[in-house]
Amino acid sequence: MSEMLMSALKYSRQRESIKTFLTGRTDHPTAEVIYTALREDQPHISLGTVYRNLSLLTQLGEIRKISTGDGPEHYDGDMTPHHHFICRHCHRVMDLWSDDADQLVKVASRDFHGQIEGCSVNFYGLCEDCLKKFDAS
Amino acid sequence: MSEMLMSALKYSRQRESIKTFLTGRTDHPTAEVIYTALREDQPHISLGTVYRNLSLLTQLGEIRKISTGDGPEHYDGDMTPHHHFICRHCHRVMDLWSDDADQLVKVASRDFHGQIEGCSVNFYGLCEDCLKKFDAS
DNA sequence: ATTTTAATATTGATTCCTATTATTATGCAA
DNA sequence: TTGCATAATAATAGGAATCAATATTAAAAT
Repeated sequence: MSEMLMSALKYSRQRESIKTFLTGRTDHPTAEVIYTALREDQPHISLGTVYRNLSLLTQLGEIRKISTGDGPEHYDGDMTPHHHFICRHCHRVMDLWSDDADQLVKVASRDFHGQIEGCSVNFYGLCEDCLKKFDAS
Repeated sequence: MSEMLMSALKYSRQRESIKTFLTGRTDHPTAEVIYTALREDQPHISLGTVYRNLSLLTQLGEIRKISTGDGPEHYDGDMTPHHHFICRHCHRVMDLWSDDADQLVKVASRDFHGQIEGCSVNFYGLCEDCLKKFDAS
């Protein structure tokens, strides 16, 4: 998104509440989940508005989109560099803090003749809870 | 996919040709691209068949799905551990060979109480070609 | 006045449904 | 064994349905 578009962006209560909702949680809700939750306080908010503002916030770099590769997109209000773990059983998305995010980009940039601006790292497997369930059965 | 299901899997010419097509290229085509290409030799192959077999092959671990986070899924027939770079301008998906794939999982597993089975690393930015175009203008 | 909203319509990717076809397994005869 | 007919079952084709996401547009808000 260009500077022009950014500065042309007016305040909106809906966008504000989407941002606040996201930064107030550590899970990584989908557009649908956000929509359902916000509707409790703002019964007239529309799903289209949620989608549009999630895109806007992502473009502005205020939130991150997480593609799990299976099902709808998830969103994360925490912009601190970190990775994600996606459970193949319960499909939860969890934070995974490793201090190698910068290092990754640096190493990759060494033998790549383009401009790397960011990276996303997703780990796949079974989360602690699901692992226990599998062990029990 | 379990052994039982695997052994129940009958041969199909369509699945064979999808696999062959994918391993024979170094780009990372979408389902639509694969469908269009295969139809030249097999005019009756259906898009549904392509999708179903791409899912099957992915589950069997014979190919990889690449979620770019923008637009349709891409597929990769090369199972050697490597990363991907996605150009935000031309949307091409390119291989990026770094020898840290195993290391990544090991480091992440240290402070995660679940079972990490794999990871996918996507880099974002401008590819060499697009960078040149931007510099020129 | 211009942007934002809300509601609707539309798009695009993927999955589902089902009658038909292809592949594999079985039985029997040569 | 081999060959062939037939049965059993899985896979396909084609279209319809679904789901996420975007575009449109008239009305509301700033």
